[in-house]
Amino acid sequence: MEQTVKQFRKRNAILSCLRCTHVHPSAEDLHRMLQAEHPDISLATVYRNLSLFKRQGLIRSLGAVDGIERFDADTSPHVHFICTGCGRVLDLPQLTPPQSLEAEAEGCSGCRITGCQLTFTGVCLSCQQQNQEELT
Amino acid sequence: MEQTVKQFRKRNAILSCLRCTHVHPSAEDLHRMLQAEHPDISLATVYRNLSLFKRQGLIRSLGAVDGIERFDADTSPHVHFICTGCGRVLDLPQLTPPQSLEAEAEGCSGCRITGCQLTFTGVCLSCQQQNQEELT
DNA sequence: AAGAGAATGAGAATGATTCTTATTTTTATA
DNA sequence: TATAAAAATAAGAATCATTCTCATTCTCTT
Repeated sequence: MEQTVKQFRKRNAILSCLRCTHVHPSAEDLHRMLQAEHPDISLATVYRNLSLFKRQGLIRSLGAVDGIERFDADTSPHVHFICTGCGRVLDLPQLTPPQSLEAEAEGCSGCRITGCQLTFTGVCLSCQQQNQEELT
Repeated sequence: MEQTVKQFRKRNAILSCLRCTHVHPSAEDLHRMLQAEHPDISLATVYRNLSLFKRQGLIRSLGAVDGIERFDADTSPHVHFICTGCGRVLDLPQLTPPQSLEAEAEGCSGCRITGCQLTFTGVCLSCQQQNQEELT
C-alpha cells in the first residue's frame, strides 16, 4: 500500500525546486522544471509564489537578464557572473563581496543600506569556445 | 536673422539629455524631459536610440528598477544605490568598485569579464524621513 | 534639384508579469 | 467526523514596457 502522504501544496515544491538548482532560473524555467512532478501547476502560481518568497526574504531576485527576471534561493552575500552570450548566470563562490564598502556607503550617503549586489558580465567558457569554432 | 542651424537629428538630443542628468532616467522619463525642446519626439525613437547607444557602448543600462529599465550616460566604473522605497537611483562617487576582484573572477571562473556592477539597495534619506513622519 | 539611404512618428505587435474569478484545497470549529 | 471559513490554485484575460512595421520625412551626395 502506498503512503498516503500527498503533497498538496505546490508552494513548497516551488521553493524546493529553486533551492535544488544552481542555474538561477526564470519563472518559466521553474514552471518547466516543476511539471514533471506537478503536471497541472500553473505559471501564475509560480509567479505568485516567487513574489511572495521575495517579500518574505526567502529568495532573491538577480534582476532581469535579457528582459526576464532570474531568481536565486541562496540569499547569502555572493558574487554573480552573467554571460552576455547565452544568458547563463554563474555563482562565483570563491569571491567575497566587499562588505567593508557597505558601511562606507551608508556613511557617505546617509542611506540605510539593506542589500548589495556585485555582478560581473562577460563571456563564459562555453561561449568563448563557440566563438572560437565559428571563426574556423 | 536667426541662425539656420537646425537640429534635425533627435538622436543627439537624446544622448545630450541623458548626459545632463543624474537621475538615471527611464526611456519614458527621457521622453518627457525631451518634449520641451522636441514636442514631436516619439517614444519609439527614444527606445530605438537608447539601444543603439547601448550597443555602441556610449551609455550603460542599470537594469530594471520596478520593472522599468534605467540608463546612465556615465560609463566609468562607479557604484550605485537604489532606493527600494521610491526607486531613486543615486551614484556613490565616493566609493570605488573593487577592480582587484575582476582579475580574481577571471582567474577562478575562466570567464572573460567585460563589465562589473556594484549596486547597493536600501532606503534613501527622503524615504527615511517620510517613514518617520508616517509613524507620528 | 533629384535620388538613395538613414531617421523618425504613429500605432500595432510582442511577451513577461500581474490580475481576476471560479474552483479546489486546507484549516479551524463545533 | 462534518461544515464553514480561509487560503491556494488554474486558466485565461489584462497590463504595460519594449520592440517592430511601415509610411513619411530628413539628410547627404552628386
